[in-house]
Amino acid sequence: MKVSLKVEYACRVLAQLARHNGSGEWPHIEALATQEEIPANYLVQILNDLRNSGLIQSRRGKQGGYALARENDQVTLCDIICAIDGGLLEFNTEVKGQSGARLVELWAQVTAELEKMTRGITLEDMITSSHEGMYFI
Amino acid sequence: MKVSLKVEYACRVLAQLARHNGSGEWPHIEALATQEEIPANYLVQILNDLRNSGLIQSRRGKQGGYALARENDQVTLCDIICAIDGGLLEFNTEVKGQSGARLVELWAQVTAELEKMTRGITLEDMITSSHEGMYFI
DNA sequence: GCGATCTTAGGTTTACAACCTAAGATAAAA
DNA sequence: TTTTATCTTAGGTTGTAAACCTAAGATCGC
Repeated sequence: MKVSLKVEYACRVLAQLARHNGSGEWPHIEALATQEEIPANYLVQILNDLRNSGLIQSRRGKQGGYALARENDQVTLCDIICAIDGGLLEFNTEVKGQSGARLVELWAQVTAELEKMTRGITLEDMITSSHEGMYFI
Repeated sequence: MKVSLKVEYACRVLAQLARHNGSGEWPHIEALATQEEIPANYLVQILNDLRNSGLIQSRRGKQGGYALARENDQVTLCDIICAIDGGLLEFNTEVKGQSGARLVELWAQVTAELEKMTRGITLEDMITSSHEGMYFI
């Protein structure tokens, strides 16, 4: 049960775009790859997935680049994982063995609870220091 | 973010052992493999992991077999995943890029919430029909 | 038209999931 | 004590997918 590096990269690059959100700047791949230390050739694929899922917009040609398609707090961890993996949780759906049927139900239940949880984490949380909201520095 | 077939098999075979729990029977591999439709050669490895993690006991020789080491409601989904995968959630822990540090914190938070959730699901839930606890059949 | 960007379609490499094989260790039963 | 049924352990295999790279094309501002 692991979070792929691809999802990690997607979160990082989206956090970076969230920082530029509203500024009118459209960072290009090389800049994003450098700032978040992501292999540029791999980042291409990731940004493509994110665009196809409607999380980001892109502009070609000179002055081209990428920008978020929504407000920072409207992009959730659930959205990101689904954009990259095609779904939140992958599990066996074949009903096999005496316990197979019950397990498929339980996986669905786990997925539902996981969705609730990951919908509570947004890009805003990813660009906010963990000390924010506390009473000391 | 997927649940491996190995974890699915582990849950099924443990559910099977939970059904025999307290009966004094020690089902052997072939029986377990047949009842839960798991490749016997693969099941060997899984049962080994479960024994090394203290979730089950084994007996060699004639009349040998496997049995749960705890009560049904004392074996949680969290226990099972940890026994098989070595941990609940695997994620990148390298702090890289401008957003790396914050993400590592968030993954830890997700893990904690996931642990809380999976500790609420036990073998008892895996051998109980989904209609139990309802007021109709 | 030129050059900077995104777009798309491939290829590579390494690791791991999901198995199988086979020789040993143990313990009950004959 | 020999046999036989089980678990134990250490390896091997095979296919797929993650994590990259390469390179030719499509846009668009200048």
